[in-house]
Amino acid sequence: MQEQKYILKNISSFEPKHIFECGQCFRWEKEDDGSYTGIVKNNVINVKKVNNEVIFYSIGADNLEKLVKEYFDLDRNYEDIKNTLSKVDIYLENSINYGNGIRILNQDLWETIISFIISANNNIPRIKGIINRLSYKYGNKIIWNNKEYYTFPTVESLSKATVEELRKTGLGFRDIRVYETTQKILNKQVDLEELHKEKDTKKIREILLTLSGVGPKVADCILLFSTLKRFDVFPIDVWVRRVMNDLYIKNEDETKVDKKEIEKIAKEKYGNLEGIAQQYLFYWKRDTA
DNA sequence: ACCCAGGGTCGTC
DNA sequence: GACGACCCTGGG
Repeated sequence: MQEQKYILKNISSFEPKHIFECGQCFRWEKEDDGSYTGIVKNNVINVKKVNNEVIFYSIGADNLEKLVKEYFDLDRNYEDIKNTLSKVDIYLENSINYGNGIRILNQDLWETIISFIISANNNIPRIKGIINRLSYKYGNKIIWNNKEYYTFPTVESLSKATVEELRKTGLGFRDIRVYETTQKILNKQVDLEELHKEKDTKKIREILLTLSGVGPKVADCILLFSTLKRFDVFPIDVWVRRVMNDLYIKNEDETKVDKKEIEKIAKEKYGNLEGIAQQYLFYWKRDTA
């Protein structure tokens, strides 16, 4: 494996901090020099923004330029999206200014499913730890600059882990969910290839909901953050509930706000861009909390 | 030491 | 449709 380098010039809407710390991914770590290093498929990538250039280095199987283009959603015009959404109201405009460099990644569907099953009633540092331990135990090692990295386990590899072994990685009560979902995908009771061919978002959502550990919130995250890439979903977690209540609903007790009410407001205000609107709001609210 | 919350889901009523 | 239980861990 040979190191590759790729430079992206004059790119707008690309801020590593915003992209990697907006809660959509769990496998990127900040380096001392301000760059970020992460594992994407069978590659390790380092990303650094210097002035108007984004510099990528990688080691791994895939062509770096092609990988970057796909993974970072470079074919989409985020300036257009931001212009449209900024006109909705001052709240969204402010949150977009705050997270102006966000891009929604095209992450591997299988990895996204497992990662967000793990995310249930969990916090981001612990989610990252669990995924790292799963990768260490069931993924492949890549050595780069004298450091060890581990790829996310394949379906086949993870399917060999028992529930007890999964529990040891710190999954807690999610062990059985990860186990069952892995088996179901291995047997192709849920066929991920077929899922990509389906056009109707609601239909894909229904299929995802048959997986153990996948409820409405996790299904929406999978639809939004994976290669399925749907923006007509609105994942509602504690932070989104909080920000939507603070901005629009103003209920004394945010935990009592009806999800249906939030969904209605989101659809009315943000339309078919509600998914990405959610991400600007989430990042702003969580980062300034 | 203790308590709380965290990108929710599941089983039960 | 509402309600509590659920592993675990970092931070107050």
